[in-house]
Amino acid sequence: MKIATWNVNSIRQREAHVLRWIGQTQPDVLFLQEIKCEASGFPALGFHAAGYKAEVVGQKAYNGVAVLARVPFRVVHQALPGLPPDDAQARYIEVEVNGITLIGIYLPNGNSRGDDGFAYKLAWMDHLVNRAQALLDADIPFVIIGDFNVCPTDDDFAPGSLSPTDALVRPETRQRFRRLLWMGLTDAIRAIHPHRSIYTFWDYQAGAWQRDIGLRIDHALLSPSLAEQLVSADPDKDERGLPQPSDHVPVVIRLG
DNA sequence: ATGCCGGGTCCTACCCGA
Repeated sequence: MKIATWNVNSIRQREAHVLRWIGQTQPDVLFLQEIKCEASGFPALGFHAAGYKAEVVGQKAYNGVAVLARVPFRVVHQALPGLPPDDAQARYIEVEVNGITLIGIYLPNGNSRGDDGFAYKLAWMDHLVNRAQALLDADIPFVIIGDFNVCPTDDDFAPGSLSPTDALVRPETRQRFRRLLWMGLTDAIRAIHPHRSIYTFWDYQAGAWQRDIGLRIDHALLSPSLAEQLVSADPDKDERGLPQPSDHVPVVIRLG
């Protein structure tokens, strides 16, 4: 099974990119983040013609996640369990495929709106930890994949490109990411590439792509039994060099 | 130089991203 994630920074701007990419990469399941539209604005017809069924958790202008799949799936959750019911941010989709739970996330950045914004990020991560623990307790194999907005270690961003107070690297953020690892989840990219510097995002500004000033913030975490089946995990770096790219590239994992 | 580009929207000045 081939599972992918891609923060597309507006699906309406990136529809042709995604169509071409799924044609050449043939993922079984692709999670999208920052689609920046409501479900009614999502270009589902084109993806359907390409053999993919879509499920959309949309929001006007900001956030928004979706899943495209060419294998049958069942939608389990359209919001992160534990968040208040009036939370309007579209950042979570959970589906089940063949007894495996697949969770696509767009984790809050945490740099906006001061202390409140950072507290929201940490609370979101706490609920994600709780969801992972519940699935472990139920012995359900699962993948959490998407834009985590976390650089887990100092190897995961270009030297000097982030201040130590940035919400992507702050100790409280990394502590919660480590909690996911310590409960037994495997960081798929790092399991395959333990030492290389690997990025999944390059800012549009200041020639970040040309100077290779990037971040590794898009991740796939695997529960123990799925980690044993991990074959490959790679960002598709070439996408960043194409015309009108997203600032993130796709990440693809293969389970044997 | 935390807003240099590139999305979005109460349509064009301003909010947001990492």
